[in-house]
Amino acid sequence: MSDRTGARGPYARGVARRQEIVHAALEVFATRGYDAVSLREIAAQVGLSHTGLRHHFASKEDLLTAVLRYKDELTLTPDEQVDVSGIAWVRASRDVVALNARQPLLIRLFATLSVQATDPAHPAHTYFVERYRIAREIATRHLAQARDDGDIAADVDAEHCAELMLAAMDGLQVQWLLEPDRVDMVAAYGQFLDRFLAVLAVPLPEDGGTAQR
Amino acid sequence: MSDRTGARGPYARGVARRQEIVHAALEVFATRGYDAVSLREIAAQVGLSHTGLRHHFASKEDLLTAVLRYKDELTLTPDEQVDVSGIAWVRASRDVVALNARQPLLIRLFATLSVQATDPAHPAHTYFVERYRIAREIATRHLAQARDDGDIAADVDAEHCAELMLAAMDGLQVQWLLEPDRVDMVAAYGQFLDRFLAVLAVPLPEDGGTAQR
DNA sequence: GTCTATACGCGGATAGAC
DNA sequence: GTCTATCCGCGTATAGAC
Repeated sequence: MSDRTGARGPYARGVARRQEIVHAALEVFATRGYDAVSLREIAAQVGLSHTGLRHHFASKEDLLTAVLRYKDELTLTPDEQVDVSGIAWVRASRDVVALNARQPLLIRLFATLSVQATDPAHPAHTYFVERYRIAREIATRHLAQARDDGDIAADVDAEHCAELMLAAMDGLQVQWLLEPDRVDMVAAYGQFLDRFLAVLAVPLPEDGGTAQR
Repeated sequence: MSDRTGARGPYARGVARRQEIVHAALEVFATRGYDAVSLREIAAQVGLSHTGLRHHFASKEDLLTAVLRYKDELTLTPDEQVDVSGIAWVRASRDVVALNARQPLLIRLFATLSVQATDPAHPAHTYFVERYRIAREIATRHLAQARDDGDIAADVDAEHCAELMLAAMDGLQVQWLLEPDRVDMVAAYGQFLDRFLAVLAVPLPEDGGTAQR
């Protein structure tokens, strides 16, 4: 088999082109937004025709998916292999929210596509299904560890709590993006962690959660 | 001033046309999705030219906004002026989630637009800002009442909790839409209510939520 | 106010050059 | 495999009929 990824392989030009396109697209998508940029413009910027670009990326969504994947690598590779785990990891998620609060355009890009990719026919569907699945697994693992460490209640459903953590992040993002000055995403998520984890620290009442007086 | 809304007013035809268009659009948007339907098709269905339709609705998003507004009226008018309030209202929100779980296409429609409308230049921006503002106010009011009734802790930030309730709903919707068979939206939200309200029932620990052992 | 014809750039699909 | 020319329906903008 020939070397598809090597710099001097037979398909080296194509690989380089793809990289070039993804770079240009990331730059312009993050700066001006997905809808505001046309494929023809990106193509011209890298010295290609509209159809030439679409040889490498079958659709605009396909290109966007590649851009997001690339962005994922950029953000996850450097560190993120942090040494925190269990309850410490859960608490550290607050920092992720705080970081997101500084990149509204990119966050909107992810949020927009994640909802649209909900359609099974969407080009990025598989990507986002996998992305959330992995995120849930990681969160579930740390929550389970926190439970085993005795940091939260023993009867906690780690999977449901993992879903809720991601849901709180995503949902707060929408409200924050709509009214950045009015909705304090970081504070609300912090309250979620504090209160939610506090209740996690004690077993549920026998009646299943009815408020006490 | 002339009667703009009456059935026999001078602009009655336009009002009737708008209604007709909204009806047709709601039907076809909810059935086949927003992107899959063209304005030309809707126009033809109500006996109008493409441009004729755009006289009544300046853009496709504009029409969608009208459709969603109409859908809001349909769902909110019948009852929903339920007699529950305070903690009972909060618990009843679980039924709303359960209801949503039966209308995936419409939920995706709302979810998609709510994220896109995050852009201040989006035609539906004002609509969604107002929609979430009202939803937060209602939730905040009931949470505050629950607090005053002694059903939840006295130091609860009702506004932040209101944001979290809406966020949990929205965020869970995305994960559920991505993998309906794998993510149990209703169960996860139920757990959110149970655990979150349980912790709300007791004051926060002095250290601000650090897990107890 | 109600409505139409025409033109623009867009994302996408097809056929084919090299 | 890499890339282009051409055509399609789309949402949108403008000029104008009635």
